Amino acid sequence: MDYSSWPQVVAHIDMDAFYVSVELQRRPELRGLPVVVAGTGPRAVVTTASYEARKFGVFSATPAERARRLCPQAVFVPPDFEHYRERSREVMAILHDHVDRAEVVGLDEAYLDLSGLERPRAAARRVKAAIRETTGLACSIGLGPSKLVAKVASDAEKPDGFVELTRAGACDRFAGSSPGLIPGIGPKTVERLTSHGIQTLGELAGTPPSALAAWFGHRLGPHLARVARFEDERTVQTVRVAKSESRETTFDRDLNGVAALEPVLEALSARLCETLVKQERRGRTIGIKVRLDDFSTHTRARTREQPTNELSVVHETARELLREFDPSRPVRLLGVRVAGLDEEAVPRLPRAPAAGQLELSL
DNA sequence: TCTGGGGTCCTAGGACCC
DNA sequence: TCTGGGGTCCTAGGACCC
Repeated sequence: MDYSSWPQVVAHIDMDAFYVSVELQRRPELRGLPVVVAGTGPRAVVTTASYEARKFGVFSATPAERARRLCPQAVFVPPDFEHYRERSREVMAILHDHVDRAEVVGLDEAYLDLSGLERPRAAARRVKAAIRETTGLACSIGLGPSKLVAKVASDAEKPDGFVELTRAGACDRFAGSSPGLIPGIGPKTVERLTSHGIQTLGELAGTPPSALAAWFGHRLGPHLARVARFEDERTVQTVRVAKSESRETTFDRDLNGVAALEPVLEALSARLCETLVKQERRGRTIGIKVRLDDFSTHTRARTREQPTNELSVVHETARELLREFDPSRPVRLLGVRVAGLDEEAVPRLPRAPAAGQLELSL
């Protein structure tokens, strides 16, 4: 492969059925069986299903109740996110050992910037082998000239895949696939595309951008035209700063009335502020989220003069918003959010001005 | 078969200021 | 007094991702 024509060389690492694979290491006797990581409540959904369970139609976000019916012989394991976070840190540490520039996306994914390396494919192969040797976990890797190509390539031959594609190679390979293959094109957009007679990425790529702009607007239209050709200029971002933090809960049974919700609101506020205080982060906008029994979701927010992470302020504001909203129907979910978090997550180190710069900075 | 929890980004409308 | 446009901030909803 001649990488000199690539604007950048990006690898996308995607851990295979991460939560299930981690659980199988703790319970090796379950290997080869359909295993489902899912909560236990009546409204729980599947977090991850093993490949054996997926054969029965059980996937992420399948309601657990339905998963039980589809695959009664499956072993159901409750999620242990603390443990998954710990194992994720091991994986990400390996990535950082191998490359300078990595962008971690969630617990089980990352992009690597391999631009400028002599042999990027060999480097990606080494990362895959190191993850396997050190953690015993399998991943799939995609290699391409952009994040988009790398991401789609990593998905193409899961599990344990390794796929390298050029931009044109990706266009060819996925021309007959659904546009839903592209991250960012979800069910709603797929449906809208179908209504215009577009069922494949090849058809999307062949649609005049003017038509797409007319149907989807001046931003989504051109975006669709670009991604259909696997054009993507985004670069690997090594630091991501969180802009909001929230806590929410879905009730096993709907709650009626503000009085029943207020204790929950206080508990959620307390959990949220505990984290914010620990991390010394503060936000100006406090919001609530209310999902009613008809699954309609409503948000209310209030922005304050000063950023805060104080429980009394967050809780009082959230309570005001809830009382003003005064849900008229049974409530299935309640959430609290603090947004507009200050940029600096870590306390700034006092930095001495370089010699001779003191006067200039005035 | 009624659909988790934690996020991001986009859109659209209104307030307000210049 | 009326009109217009642009920019920013805020709110609410929605699509989407892991």
